[in-house]
Amino acid sequence: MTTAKVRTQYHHGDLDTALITTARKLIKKYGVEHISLRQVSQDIGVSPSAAYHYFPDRDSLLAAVGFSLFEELANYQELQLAKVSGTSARAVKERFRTLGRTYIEWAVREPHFFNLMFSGFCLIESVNKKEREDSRAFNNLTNCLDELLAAGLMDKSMRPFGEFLSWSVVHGATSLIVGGHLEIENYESILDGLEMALGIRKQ
Amino acid sequence: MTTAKVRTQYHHGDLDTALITTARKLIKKYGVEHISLRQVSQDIGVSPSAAYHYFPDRDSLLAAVGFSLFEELANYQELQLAKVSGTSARAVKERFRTLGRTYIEWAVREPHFFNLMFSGFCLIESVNKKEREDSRAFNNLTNCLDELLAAGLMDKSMRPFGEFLSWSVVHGATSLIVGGHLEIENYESILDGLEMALGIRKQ
DNA sequence: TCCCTAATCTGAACAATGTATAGATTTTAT
DNA sequence: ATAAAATCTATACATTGTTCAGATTAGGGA
Repeated sequence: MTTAKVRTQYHHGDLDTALITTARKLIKKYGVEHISLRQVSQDIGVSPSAAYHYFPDRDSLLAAVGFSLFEELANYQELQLAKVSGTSARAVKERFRTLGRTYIEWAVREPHFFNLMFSGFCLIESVNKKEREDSRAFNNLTNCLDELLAAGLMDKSMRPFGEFLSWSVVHGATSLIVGGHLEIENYESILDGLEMALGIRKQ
Repeated sequence: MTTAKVRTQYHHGDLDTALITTARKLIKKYGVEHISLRQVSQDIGVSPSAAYHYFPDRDSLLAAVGFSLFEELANYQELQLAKVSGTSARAVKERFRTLGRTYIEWAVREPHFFNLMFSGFCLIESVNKKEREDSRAFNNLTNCLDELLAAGLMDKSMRPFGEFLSWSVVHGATSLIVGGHLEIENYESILDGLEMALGIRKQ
């Protein structure tokens, strides 16, 4: 299945990143539980042991892929956020929606990625809370809630629950949908409920 | 590590359930990704191939364990619900809390179980929505919301979002906490936020 | 330019895993 | 009691993660 490339030089040159990008490619296709270090090595055209000069074990490679995916998600979110810039009430409210929508869009488009990110691989080394891999997306959420509050577009008394409640709703619904426990048709309605809950009035 | 029992008879007698309970025991201890069919067989004192007369493959055994865990969770929830029976406003509201609390208590006490339940193993055969493995817990939620509404203890306009919003919040927060992305200290506050969101007034 | 050291990769090996298949043992039904 | 069905074992195979000794190459100092 996996097309092994023929390498001409003994030294690969950039095996470090080749391992990550190839692992990413195979995870995307087959899911994290169905790929092996040997597959990745073979796909690159390198011996299985070569990987151990860059990662102590298989799980560390998967973790590295996972961490890069958090970056990708944040990038995607910020890209979509930029499309609804502006200070109008409509724009601010639309940005909040965008945060919820990009989350599930990302997860549904690449469920294997989503599973990897939240499957216990990506927490081993992230001891420092300040440098948590999900902090960028979290900061975007905080900013959006602050904007809503400043513009008088949400219930002030709900502001303290803003981040964790929103994140829990969005992550929970996404996780249940990706896991097959909830139909995706319900997602927009759940976002509606979240906005009502925060006192964000429609229109 | 695993103490292999010495079996005296050629036929085990109840290998079917022995496989499930032993797998359950090992999953509880080591997590689903760190147990093997061979370990389970050896722990029972049976040859590795014996399992294949009852389950087509390893994943099916794990799925069987997972399905039984949904039953266990529902049992635990109903046990705790019974402790706050009654029709007083306080009792009804306390039951809603109980549903959220039992969910995370269960997950935090046995994170390996929680991970198995929501890790893609437990959906292969559950085609029929009516017989979904999580329906019992879901029904308990529906009943509780109906009681809240009937007693005038929640915002009527939020009722349509009740089930999915509550489930998403509770599952999302639990999942993030078990995954290490969120501190457990935030959980009660998130439940507070959910209740405020549904218009369930404190006291 | 030559050589030496460090970096990088290979080859072979090992134990463990999931799974298939043929055959042994026991139960059940007639 | 005997034939058939159910249940379990033994053996085998390919694949996996991982280790380690050694081959190959790159880069820097003489």
